[in-house]
Amino acid sequence: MAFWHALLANWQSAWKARGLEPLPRVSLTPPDQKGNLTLNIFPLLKAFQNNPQKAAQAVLEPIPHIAQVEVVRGFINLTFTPAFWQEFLAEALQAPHRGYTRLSLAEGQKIMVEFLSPNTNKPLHLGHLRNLFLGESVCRLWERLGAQVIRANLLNDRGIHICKSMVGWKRFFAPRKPAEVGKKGDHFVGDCYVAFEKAYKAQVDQLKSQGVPEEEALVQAPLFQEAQALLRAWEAHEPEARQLWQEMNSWVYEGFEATLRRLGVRFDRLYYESETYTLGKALVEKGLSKGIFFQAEDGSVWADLSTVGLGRKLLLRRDGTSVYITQDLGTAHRKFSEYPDLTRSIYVIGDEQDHHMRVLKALLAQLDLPYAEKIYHLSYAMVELPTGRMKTREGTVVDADDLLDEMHAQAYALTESSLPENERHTIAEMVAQAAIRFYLLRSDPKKPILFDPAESIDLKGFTGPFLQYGYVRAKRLLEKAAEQGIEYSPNMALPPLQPAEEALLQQLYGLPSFLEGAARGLDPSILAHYGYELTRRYNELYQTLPVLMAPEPERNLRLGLTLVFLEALGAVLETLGIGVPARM
RNA sequence: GGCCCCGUAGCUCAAUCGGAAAGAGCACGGGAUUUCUAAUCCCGCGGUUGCAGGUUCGAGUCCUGCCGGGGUCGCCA
Repeated sequence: MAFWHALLANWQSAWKARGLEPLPRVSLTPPDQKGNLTLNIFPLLKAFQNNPQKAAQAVLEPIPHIAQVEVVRGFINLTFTPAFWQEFLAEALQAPHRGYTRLSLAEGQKIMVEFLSPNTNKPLHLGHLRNLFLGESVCRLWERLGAQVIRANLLNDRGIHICKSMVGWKRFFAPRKPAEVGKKGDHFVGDCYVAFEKAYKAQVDQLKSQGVPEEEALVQAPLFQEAQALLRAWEAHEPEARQLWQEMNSWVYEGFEATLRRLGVRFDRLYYESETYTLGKALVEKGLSKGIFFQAEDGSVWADLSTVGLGRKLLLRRDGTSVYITQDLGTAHRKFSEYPDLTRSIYVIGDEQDHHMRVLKALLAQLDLPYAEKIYHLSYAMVELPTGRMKTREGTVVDADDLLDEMHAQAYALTESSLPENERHTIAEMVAQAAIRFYLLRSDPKKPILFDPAESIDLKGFTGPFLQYGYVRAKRLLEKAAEQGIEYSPNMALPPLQPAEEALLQQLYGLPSFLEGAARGLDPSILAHYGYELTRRYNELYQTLPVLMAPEPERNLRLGLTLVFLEALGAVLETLGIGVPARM
């Protein structure tokens, strides 16, 4: 008996030894067909004069534990023997971490995943949550494959947008502090930013009404002038500017930390743009002296990426200061200096930066840096509202904390009122987070998500709480079994399988291949779909067949199925970052 | 205008290097609870996969053109 990867490895070496090529592809048999696993041998048919039976015979000859075979055109549907399934259940329970819920495919790999990377001038919103959940889940996926993962976060803590918040505070909120107004620090600073933008827009409108063209108005507005002056003061290390900057950022960090603590996310390495924004200059100058980059007449430095279809890219302004990409070059370099043995460096960043990240990679390649090919942009699409994109200025942003609170309230209303108050809140919080996480992870990352605040997030159907509920019920059933002194015995032979039992066994068996697929594709939605289907199959069994009151050996089989189901679903939920209450 | 992503049921999404008769959830209609938690289960309804060609044993998937939505493109981050 072997789990997915070991089983396939055995088969493949047997096929290779017999010269069968190309190798059949193996997948779970679709529900409407009879069988457990399907071998796709279409590509092999030519070698057997288009005779599927002959080809199937050759392919199956070295494979043990087959109870039944159906050959349909280029498909071989095979059904395992009860003895195979008995052994599978026993081993999945005995050592799940050895190839079932944990794999060793990525052992020895060291992967850095940079995600979240927020601006520090406003609180986290729904888009950040998509980034956060995606990043965290990808980390957990690769940890399950055996890799060592470093979670990194680059805080965009300086720049004109930060200065806008600072001016906003000075003009409209000083000397008040978050604690005095009873607000989370990140929300308070966000208010400062919004107040700035509102007043700034009013100034621009006024200038425009006086006949000033918009482009000039945007620059001439006194508030903008003030923000720019503040940025210059900050860059000149003037104490007053630095002190306010530091204090306001500390408010934001407190707020962020509270949200991240609530969501159970921790980073291993924090990068601050205030420390990295001058990095990269040395790299650019080196490239310049080697003739890789060139200097324009006005003194600005450029890269020519037209050979790879990316045009020209500015690297240093004419005053010699860095632009964003310069900082990125420096940070990439720093990452590999700090962790020279990184096998891969993943950036979880929205798809509006596809071009930017392509440029970054191309520049590193031009500089002939060996890690150029190790960086990868995990690009994800935006979360959109029915009205279009979220816009801070228009007040259409769905705030992360608010959303969590709203979902908590919704979930709370569904909890059993006889439970103690604090437990009701614990349950509500877990259900709320499951709902949001699953909702944001169940879609392909590169596809936009449409979020309708009015309808909010479901708690039924294809949702996080559905999986949680399945888990909780199964767990409670086991507790009942324990109370009654019923134990699973791995040595008891299996009875003939009911359809619901066989369907569940089959899905359970597929777990390792889905873990691998989701990790390699950097796509947790694959696992979300797997987990939903798994739970659906367990629910069907639970609903239609008795477990504890069934006679032996049926009871033993269903107990074993329940145990392995919990093992598998537990792994799925953990990987998606979803916790489970004791009851719900 | 150039480049990139997306277009599948009324809505939100699946479909594993191209593989079986394109599947789920929501919504809608019907049914199931003396039985391990009904946040559940079962049945029904619902499709010219944006359009037109091409490649092949086979195309939602690959290629070409077009239509529609979004993003992005030398001194913002």
